[in-house]
Amino acid sequence: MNEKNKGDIISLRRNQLIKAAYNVVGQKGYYDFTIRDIAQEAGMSTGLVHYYFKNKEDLLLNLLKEMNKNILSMLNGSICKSQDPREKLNIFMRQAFDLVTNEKYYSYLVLDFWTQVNKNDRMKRANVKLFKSYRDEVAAILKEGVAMGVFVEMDVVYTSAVIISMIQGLIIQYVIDNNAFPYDDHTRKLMVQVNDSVLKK
Amino acid sequence: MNEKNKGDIISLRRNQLIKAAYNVVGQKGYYDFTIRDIAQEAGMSTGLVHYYFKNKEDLLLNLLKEMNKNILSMLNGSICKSQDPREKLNIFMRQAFDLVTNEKYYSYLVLDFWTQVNKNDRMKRANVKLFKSYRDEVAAILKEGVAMGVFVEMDVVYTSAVIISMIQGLIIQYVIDNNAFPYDDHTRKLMVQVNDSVLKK
Amino acid sequence: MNEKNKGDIISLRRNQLIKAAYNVVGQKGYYDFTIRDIAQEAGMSTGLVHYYFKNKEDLLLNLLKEMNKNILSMLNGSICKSQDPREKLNIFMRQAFDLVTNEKYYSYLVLDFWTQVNKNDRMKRANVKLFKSYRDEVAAILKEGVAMGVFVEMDVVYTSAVIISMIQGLIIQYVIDNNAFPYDDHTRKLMVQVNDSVLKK
Amino acid sequence: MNEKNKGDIISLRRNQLIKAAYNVVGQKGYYDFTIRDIAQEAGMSTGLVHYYFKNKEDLLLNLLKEMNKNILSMLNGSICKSQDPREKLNIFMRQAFDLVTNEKYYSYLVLDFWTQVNKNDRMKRANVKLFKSYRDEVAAILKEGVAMGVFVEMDVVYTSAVIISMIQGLIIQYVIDNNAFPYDDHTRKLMVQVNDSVLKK
DNA sequence: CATGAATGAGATTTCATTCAT
DNA sequence: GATGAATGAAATCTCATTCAT
Repeated sequence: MNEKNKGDIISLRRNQLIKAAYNVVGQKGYYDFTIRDIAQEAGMSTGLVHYYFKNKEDLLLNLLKEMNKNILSMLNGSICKSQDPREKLNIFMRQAFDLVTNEKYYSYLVLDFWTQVNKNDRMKRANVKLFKSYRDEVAAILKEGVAMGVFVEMDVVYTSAVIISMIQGLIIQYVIDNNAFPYDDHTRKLMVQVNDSVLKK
Repeated sequence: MNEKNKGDIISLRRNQLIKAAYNVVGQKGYYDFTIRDIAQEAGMSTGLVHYYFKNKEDLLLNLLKEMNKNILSMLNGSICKSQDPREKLNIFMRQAFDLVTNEKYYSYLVLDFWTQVNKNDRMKRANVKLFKSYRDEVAAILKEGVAMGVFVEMDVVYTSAVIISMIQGLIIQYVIDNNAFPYDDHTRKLMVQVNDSVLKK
Repeated sequence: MNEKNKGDIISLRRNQLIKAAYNVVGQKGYYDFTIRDIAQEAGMSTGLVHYYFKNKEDLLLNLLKEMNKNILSMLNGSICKSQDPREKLNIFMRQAFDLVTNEKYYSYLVLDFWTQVNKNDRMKRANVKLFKSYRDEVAAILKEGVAMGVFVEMDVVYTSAVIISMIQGLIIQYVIDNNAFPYDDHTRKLMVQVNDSVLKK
Repeated sequence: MNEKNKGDIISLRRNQLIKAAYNVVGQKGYYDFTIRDIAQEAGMSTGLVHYYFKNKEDLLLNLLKEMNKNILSMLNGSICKSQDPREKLNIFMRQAFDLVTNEKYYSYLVLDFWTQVNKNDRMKRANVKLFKSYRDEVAAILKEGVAMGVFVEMDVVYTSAVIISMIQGLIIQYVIDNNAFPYDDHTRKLMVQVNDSVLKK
């Protein structure tokens, strides 16, 4: 086995374990899962989990970072396809709303990780960073739109925080209670409302 | 000791334990606390906790219910003081934003309880009920304002969901990261924005 | 159960566990025993061991302290029976030599604890303290004898260190190899030699 | 690669591993080290350790044997340089005392190995053999001195055992507690005392 | 010869829950 | 009602040893 393959097995196993952790933690919850669960899900021995991750916390932190990496690259990938900030903003919102319905465990995991911010400093930093990325992403779109003259003048910092709030807040209500309101209808209305408030008439 | 006194001591002990649970869980987190922590905080023996609550989950569920009861009575109490729906709406928002800064553990506990909705059916119902109460409270205010002709015509169901979203979303961002943005400034701006969007000109 | 009995059960259990640890560690060695071994020897559950001692190290440290307490009170008790420093010195040596043959595990445990001095600070301090007690005990006897004019003038600090060396050194050779030399004969000769060297002719 | 080279690499690797074991065990202690520690110290893979040594115990036994071999050859080497038993005795004592201060880990390892005599028969034999070598070495010197008329008549078996005791006993007290007494001063005094007791006036 | 991924047994430790007093 | 000693299941983590490559 050559050097390249050696590095591959490590990445492979770590990714397998992170993937397994995603499924297991998503199903069982942040504290109700065991290392053994992960190992079984990944088809490995329990010892191997500790061979690739220092401990439970280390695995969880890597799971969070992986999730953040994926979500950001997903958002970026979609948004880059367009040149129009108006379109970008809508793509951003649509992606966020769709993620909840498409990725079963994602929202539950995000909630689980939020609860760690006052328990674990590294978890806190990862969460802080992700939220900042969201706001920065939206702020960049808004700035671009203002510069291009398609968005009205506005307090970009505040507006991006509020747009994230509306998206996140609506998602949480839906995650807590799928029957709280017609999700598709409300998300569409929200997008219209946001467009109305930033678009220059 | 007569029947009445018996009931009193039961209520007293349960309330003491719920209060202790609030402090302990708020500090240590949903899964990092022990029954012994609760007992010590309440100045009782561990055995007594199980005398007054069937098990750990039962105590936690009662804590959630108690918190919900308190938050609703607090909101109701403040809002009832006013007859004007415009004022009521502002009181509601102000109360929500102030709660976060005044009650240290409250937000963390709320986050913890959210993570239980897909693990525990009774927890889910309590959370669902609370969010519904929020929306209903706002919806009632909006309806009243529309009926009185001080608010513009609107989709009340949607609008109340969005107002709750904006409040909740802003709070979460602040809880995750105290330095994300100027909290007082943004909450004030948000209240102005909400007023602008519902008030008849 | 009254207050006194409550305190008694704690002391009782801790003593039972220390006694069990003495037997188990003496037989199996410092690192080859398990908490489960101790629990079984004491006829308790493994959980109870951790109820009475914080962890394995804590139990071991208490065992060492208990052993030190016992050995010192034994030496003191015997020596106090005599007024004559010449007799005291012989009692001290006889006690030390007899301990090895009478208390099966004692010497092995002492060796085990010695190996901890560069691993564990609290263990080191307990060992240091014990050796100091030995030397101080002998030094006090020597000083008394010199003052009374029955012992020759001498460097008391050095002489007590060397007397402890001879006793300890002989014991070790015997513990390592029971057949190294005739133990009873050599210990008697050593006592004669020590007497010769300190007694005024 | 021919047979001779094969044997060379085997000896080389085994020696590298024994050397590594000496350092690692000296630092971490008899039971707190891992095979991986040894491998890393030796710059090899863990698997290779088991290729050259049957198991952990086998490696440790070989370490003890190697240490014994070295110590004996060191003592012999130095002593052979002299023809005078009076000088030989002093060289022996000086070597023993210096070893402790020069070879940091040596004494700790010796203590560790002592604790194995009642756990492991092969370890016991190696320890027994080493102590016997010490006594025999001293006994041979004493006999020679007596035969040459420079030492007084004596019970050689007893005297050699006691000389070893005094050396070993002083060393242990110093190893347990570096500040117990002035080591250099006491070792010098001890050598004077031993000379006084064996030299013919 | 050499590697290091993989195993799996076993150790420590925690803690909800029970129950005799 | 109240206590807290006792249980025992279960979790995390370690590591000697094996073995495919």
